[in-house]
Amino acid sequence: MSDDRITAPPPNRRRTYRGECLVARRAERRSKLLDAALECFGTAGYHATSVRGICQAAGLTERYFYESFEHSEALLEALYLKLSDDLETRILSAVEGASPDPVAMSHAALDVYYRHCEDERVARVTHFEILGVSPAIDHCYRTCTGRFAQLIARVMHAIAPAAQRPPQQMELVSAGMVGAVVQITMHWVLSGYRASRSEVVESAQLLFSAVVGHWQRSPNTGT
Amino acid sequence: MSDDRITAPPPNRRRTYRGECLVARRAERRSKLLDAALECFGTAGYHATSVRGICQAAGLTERYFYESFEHSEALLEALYLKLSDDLETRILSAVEGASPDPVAMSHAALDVYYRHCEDERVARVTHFEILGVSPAIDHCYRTCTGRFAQLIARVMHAIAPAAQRPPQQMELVSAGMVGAVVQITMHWVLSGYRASRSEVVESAQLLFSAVVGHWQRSPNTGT
DNA sequence: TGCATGTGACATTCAACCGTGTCACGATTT
DNA sequence: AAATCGTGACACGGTTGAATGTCACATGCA
Repeated sequence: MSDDRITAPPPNRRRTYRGECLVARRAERRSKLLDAALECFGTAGYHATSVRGICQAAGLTERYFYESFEHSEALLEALYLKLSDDLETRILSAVEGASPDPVAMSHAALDVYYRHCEDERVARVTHFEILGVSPAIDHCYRTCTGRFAQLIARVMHAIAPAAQRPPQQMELVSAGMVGAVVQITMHWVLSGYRASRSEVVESAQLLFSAVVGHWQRSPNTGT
Repeated sequence: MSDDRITAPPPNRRRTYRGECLVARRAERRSKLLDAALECFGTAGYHATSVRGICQAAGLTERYFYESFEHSEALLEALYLKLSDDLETRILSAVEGASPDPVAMSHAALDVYYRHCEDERVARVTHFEILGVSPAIDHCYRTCTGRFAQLIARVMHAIAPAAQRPPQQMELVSAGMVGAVVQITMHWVLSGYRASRSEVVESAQLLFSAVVGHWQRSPNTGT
């Protein structure tokens, strides 16, 4: 049974068209779709955007949408993951690049984060549109915020290694820190970016410093 | 201008039907719709719910939906405002009822809040479904979280009156505190309520204590 | 009892969107 | 040059849901 190509597009993976082979063209189209998704989801909103709208913005036809994504939701998820991964990478390198001073490290991380969120489309996709879509997307969101929470937990531990805490509490407090950072973003976005980035970074950092200081003072008891 | 009733249903405001007058029946139907909305929006999700679905759950026909609400979005907004108002009222009375000890006050407030969020439908509507729906709903959300942020600012000020801060920072930090509390809720919900309420309350309170303590220690400077 | 009004069940109209299909044209290979 | 493949424009059927309308029956009022 050589049924490899009955159903869909036959083999010619390396045939070129306008200078590029199949995989390159596919990747380019996929990338265009992600760009268009950022624009549409980030301005009109996910639920106000149709597949057609995405394709129009991408300058492609619907066929190529379904070539790369099963449905609109898959595109949203891919976009979200891309934005989150980019952010995480940049935060990690910023933290590593900063001087090994705790304040400098968290400042670098927060600065990268809020710089990231200065693009309103990015902020909207990753903080508004992503929520309440479906259980699958919820799970994806949870996983990503969880990663950031772990990152915060690591940084806090690096800053204040003495302050070991029960993991359950550590987890909740880290989630709370992520939430604080996230909510400050939402507030910032919904206010039309009234405050400057440095003010925002400072306010967020205040929370970090506060928690670290608190833990350093009261070594290991609840409340 | 007594234009209360120009367009649609003529006068008979006090004609009774099954024992109740028009306004009472309307109020009852509206209430049923809100209950149904909590159930549908809070389980299936806002975007997966149709007007028909709401009406079916409420045991009413679509006509009565449009009697009370212009569209689905208006119902969501009304539900959200109702839930938020209830919460705020209960928090205020809990805070006033608690002994004038700062820890007891914030504990009382947080306990009421997380008790409120123990109903997953409530938590989902007010923390997930409400986001990314429309600019109007965003504005509504912002207003409400802003109210809670102000409440926090007041409580923190009551706890640590010495720690006066520039209002801009106060606003952002309060937003951050709301965000922390909110995100802890989201984490809690998405984890299937793995932690107990008291653990959650404690973790949130830790953040409060940390910020208050931080401010008390370092009176009035940035970072 | 008769009549107006309230109500419930259901039909209807209209629009949007998804997913697929068709077809002609441009690019590439042989 | 001819055959094949990639692409773009657009049409089509199917589904869903919003919003309104119809009609028979129940309830209250004169």
